[in-house]
Amino acid sequence: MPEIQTEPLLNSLGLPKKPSETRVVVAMSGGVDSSVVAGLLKQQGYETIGITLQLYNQSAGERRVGSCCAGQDIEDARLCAETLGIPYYVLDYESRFQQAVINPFAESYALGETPVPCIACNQTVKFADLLATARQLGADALATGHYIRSAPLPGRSDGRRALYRPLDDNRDQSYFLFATTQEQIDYLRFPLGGMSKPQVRQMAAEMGLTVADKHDSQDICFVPQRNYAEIITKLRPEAAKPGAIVHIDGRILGRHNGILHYTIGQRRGLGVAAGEPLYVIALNAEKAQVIVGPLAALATSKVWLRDVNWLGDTVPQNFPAEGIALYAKLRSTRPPCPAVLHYDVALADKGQSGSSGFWVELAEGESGVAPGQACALYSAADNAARLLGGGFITRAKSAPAIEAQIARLQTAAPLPAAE
RNA sequence: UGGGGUAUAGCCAAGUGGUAAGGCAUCGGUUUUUGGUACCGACAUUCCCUGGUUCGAAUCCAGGUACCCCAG
Repeated sequence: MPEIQTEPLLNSLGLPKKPSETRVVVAMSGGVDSSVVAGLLKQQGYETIGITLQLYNQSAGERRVGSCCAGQDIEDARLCAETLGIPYYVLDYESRFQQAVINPFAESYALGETPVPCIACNQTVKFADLLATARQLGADALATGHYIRSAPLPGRSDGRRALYRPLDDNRDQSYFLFATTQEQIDYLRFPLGGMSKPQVRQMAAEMGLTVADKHDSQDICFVPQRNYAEIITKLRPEAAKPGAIVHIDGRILGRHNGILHYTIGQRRGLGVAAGEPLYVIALNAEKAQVIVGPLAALATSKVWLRDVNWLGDTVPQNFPAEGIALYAKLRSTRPPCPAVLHYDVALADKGQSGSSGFWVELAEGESGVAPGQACALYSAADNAARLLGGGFITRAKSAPAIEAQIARLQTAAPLPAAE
């Protein structure tokens, strides 16, 4: 357990200033968490500025459960700022959000991958654009309502910080923050990392915030009614091209209305009965094929990564030959599992896009891992774990027999019944 | 149209006189800022049709219909 201590000369944010002389920008989404962050900092005497980025256009009058950063949420945030007595601004980031998050989201589905837009949003809009804006405003830090802990790196007094899983590991959001760079980490603060959700809600109530009982955000914030198919179809019509549902053994079992409706590991919605449950094993964007098979075909214990953000102390070039033992999280709601991270400089950037030279061996294996999803890396399995970065999954290795079957389908001539 | 076989939910299927298993699919719900998984719940007043036997029929009997296989 790393010591998360505050040195006497530093304020609660780890900065060598009195709170009253420290300016902090709070990214306010309109939800409970970020509103409480603003309230906490204000209470502690910081010069607190609330900012909401308007990320997309919510049709008038629409009040969706689980949304953020648009429409009613902005009104909620504004009201909270007013209650707290802090300056508050709304910045229009719609076109930027469209370009940095929504378009790549659709692109990813068109390629047969399954994106994590929340990571893209953190990476670009929140921690790049908003962070720059905070700096321009002369802020000493940018605070958000993420459940993750930030603390000075042990033995360092140069302001370098590290991220750790939160105290409440049921709320752990570190998976969505693996791509946060060292420079961003040093500037960011996450005051909720040591708190539980019930605590936060209670504080919101004590602060008199109207959002104290507001529903947690969930699903993809910019997609109404989980209907992401509509958005993707508009941007990438080819992802909605009908095609065949093919069993890994080669049988054609049915038709589908576009690969955008499927992700690897998915069971429901296939509409084909085969005696045993069938899962999506692979997607072939080129042939618009959804390849299905039994649960066993989903097993994997090795994933390749791209766009790796490595936050560990050993530079990848100096990794030992046997790799680095650590812990990996392949989904946001699972605890980190033992794994070994490998790096081979010879495999990095050989002109093959996406080849970063990193791969992860999973000691316990995983099931249903889709390209485009994230692999976050940690120093330990418990909630004291330091976040060591991570990457986006380009491919998960299946059992050799399954790989061979899939390869056969990819190269096979179009089957007559496919059309 | 000679012989044989089969008809039970969208698909597969158990049930051979005692009041319609199960699986898959589908639908609904739960589920921690992604997708998915998982879990919970619902799902044939009725067994191809008609008539008969019986206290009681998906089960027995008769006739009809449909499909499948074998055959010169």
